[in-house]
Amino acid sequence: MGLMQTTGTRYSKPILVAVNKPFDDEDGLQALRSHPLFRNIRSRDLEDLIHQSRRLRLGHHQLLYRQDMPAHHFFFVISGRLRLYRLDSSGIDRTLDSIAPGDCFAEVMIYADPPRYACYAEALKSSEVLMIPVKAYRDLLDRNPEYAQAALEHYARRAVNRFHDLEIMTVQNARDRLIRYLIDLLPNGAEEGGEVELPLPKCLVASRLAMQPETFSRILADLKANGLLRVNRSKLFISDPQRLIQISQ
Amino acid sequence: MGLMQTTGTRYSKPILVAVNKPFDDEDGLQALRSHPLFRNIRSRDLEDLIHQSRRLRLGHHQLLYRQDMPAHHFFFVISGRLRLYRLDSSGIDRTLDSIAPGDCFAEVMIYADPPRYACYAEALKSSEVLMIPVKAYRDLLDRNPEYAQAALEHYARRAVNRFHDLEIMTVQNARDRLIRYLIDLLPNGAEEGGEVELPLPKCLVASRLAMQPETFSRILADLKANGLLRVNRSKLFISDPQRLIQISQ
DNA sequence: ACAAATCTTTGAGTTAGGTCAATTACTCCG
DNA sequence: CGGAGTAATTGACCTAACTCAAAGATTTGT
Repeated sequence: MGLMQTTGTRYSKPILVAVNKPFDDEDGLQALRSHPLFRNIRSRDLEDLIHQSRRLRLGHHQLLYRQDMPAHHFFFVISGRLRLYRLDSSGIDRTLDSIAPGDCFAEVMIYADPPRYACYAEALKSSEVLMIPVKAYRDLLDRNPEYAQAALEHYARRAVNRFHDLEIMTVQNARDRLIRYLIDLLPNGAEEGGEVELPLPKCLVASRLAMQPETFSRILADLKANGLLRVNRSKLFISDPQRLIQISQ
Repeated sequence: MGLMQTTGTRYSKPILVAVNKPFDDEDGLQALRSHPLFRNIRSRDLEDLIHQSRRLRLGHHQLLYRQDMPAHHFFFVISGRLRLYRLDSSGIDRTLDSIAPGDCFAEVMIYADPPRYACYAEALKSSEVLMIPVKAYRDLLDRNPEYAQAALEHYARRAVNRFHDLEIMTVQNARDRLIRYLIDLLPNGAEEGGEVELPLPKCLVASRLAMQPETFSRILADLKANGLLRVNRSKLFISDPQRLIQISQ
């Protein structure tokens, strides 16, 4: 089944056609069962939902859906990584989020009327997603209102996270935005140092943080030169987050 | 009952102490009944919820709650206007949202554990809010799972709106961010022109859009000089939104 | 393993927007 | 109505970040 087709070779220019197949084995199911949105659903109901879903393999840079397309499905990432982005009228591609295995996305549209995707979604590398029919999930909730609470919690958390993302973007200078972004990536926040893996290629982190790739690169070089950071490909080591916070003022 | 107390005279420096009184008349109730979060709730249940709530009068610049405070209530705006903001470690105040009469806010925390406010909330002018106990609302949902769907819709919409706000902030230049912000304020978006009232004083719109008040003022002056905008206090008249969009590229 | 493509870094020059300062215009009070 | 306190505007200056360009590194596909 072809879901989407376009030409091109770079970010924002998706390539291929999706091919799905039944999701009838257990791969990736464990992660799904432990997701906040599903962990309270009885096995029988969950299996039923899964059987109405399809597993989709996505190639590198492959588009999953387009902004404004009717949203008949939402997704759970089994493996790989995706990004959400929007295209403005001048064709500039602005990255808004990245999605890791174990995450759900596009689920915010479930009750919208008409349900439409709010952005583009594409695979950053070859990935596998579970494609859950919105209707099947809605029916499940209608038949079992007690499941709605988990969904409510999930949506509320999502809204708070978006609010937090928005806050970072009101920081006026590029270096401080980047520092805040990095600290949020640390497993324990500013509490303690650690290694951080950028969830996106550097040029897309730059886009996410409303700066040019050159600016991103220079800021990172500067932090490195000042001993605040060690960089290894897309892995950054932050030994003292507090020092980072101090200089960001 | 004192809810909060601080000293100072400007934005981010709240002043007074809240005094509440029972919400036992019908003022503002119509708007509440038609809010998406409440309109499906049976009269009896809604009245019960309202009787467990308190009406709160807030003075100009009065603080309603603080970031990180335990969130025992969420709020519905009866009259006036509020803003949500965060304070960073260096004391800089960053405005994230404004709330108009008929809106609900802080409701995103309902199922958080522990529930805490994600930001500060203060009145921009003298205002009246309904202060709804989180526990009462949760109990209502627990007893009547069929009410959860409206809540789900509301939260989903909220998450999508925050996502959209985030998108605007990834626009890299100040003028285009402002243009996008103004077009979103238009009743019919870019479809047709109209008058727009800024929901915040100009210096706070600037803060919301990650720019200095001086920059905001200069951009507005420039748009005005180019005949793209007419300015009257906090009211802006945009005759041709399409032209605005064209120049923002 | 190689070639092609894309991503990243660095340099040099330019500009948008921040900073500081001073004036003017509002708004809220008494 | 008048005065105090903010908010908004404008000018001059400066710096952070953008643009353009080119070299280097990494990744992907054959």
